[in-house]
Amino acid sequence: MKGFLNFLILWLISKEKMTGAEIAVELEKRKGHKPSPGTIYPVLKELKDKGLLSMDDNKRYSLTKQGKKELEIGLNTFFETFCDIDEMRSCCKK
Amino acid sequence: MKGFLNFLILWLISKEKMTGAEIAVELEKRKGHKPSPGTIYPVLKELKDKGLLSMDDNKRYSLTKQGKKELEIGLNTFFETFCDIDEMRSCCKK
DNA sequence: AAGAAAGTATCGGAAATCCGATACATTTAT
DNA sequence: ATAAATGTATCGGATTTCCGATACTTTCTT
Repeated sequence: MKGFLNFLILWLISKEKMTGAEIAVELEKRKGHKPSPGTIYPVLKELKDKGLLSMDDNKRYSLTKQGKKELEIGLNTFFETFCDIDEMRSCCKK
Repeated sequence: MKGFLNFLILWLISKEKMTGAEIAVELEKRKGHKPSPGTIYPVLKELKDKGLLSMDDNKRYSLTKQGKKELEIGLNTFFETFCDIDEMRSCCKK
């Protein structure tokens, strides 16, 4: 997995097919900041070129088999990095 | 909060006082990659200059009051960004 | 006490990340 | 059917992030 955004986008798409615009809106909701077109589309292109994403007729992206595999790798390192995530949460919730 | 590494370092230090070297080792354990001196020390300096960290006589860093506040902000956006983290975990565990 | 080893710090530059401008395509509204 | 609005895509460049080299300091070994 390369970047933070790549990982997050893979995760979002794994939950449901999305267009670039939809992804941008969702990222704004979550992070509080909408990525510019110059950010989002190159990332999507990169992921597609790597064979992690495929696009349907309505320009909605979904994960390929390889994309799912890559996401799983990303999830693993994510939870290794944040191995104490429950502690983080309880620390946050007060 | 600025970068990913800054956030992670704040979190680590919040759990226990650490030196730069100790932080580097812990990051290697978690992410599988040890940051170089040229990465870790400038970050620590930046956080110290911003008043988020203080250093004791043994060069161990700990969070200042402001650092704790900043960490809390970071934790909040973290869990907003990964609002479906339980889903991520269950997806990972198979 | 002297040398070796490990830790700390800084610097310049490579690479990654992200943006705003621009152009083009598609959809929506009139 | 035309215009407006929205979405998609690309490009150049600004910024951020990170590294490896180097130098210095501190700690350990003998």
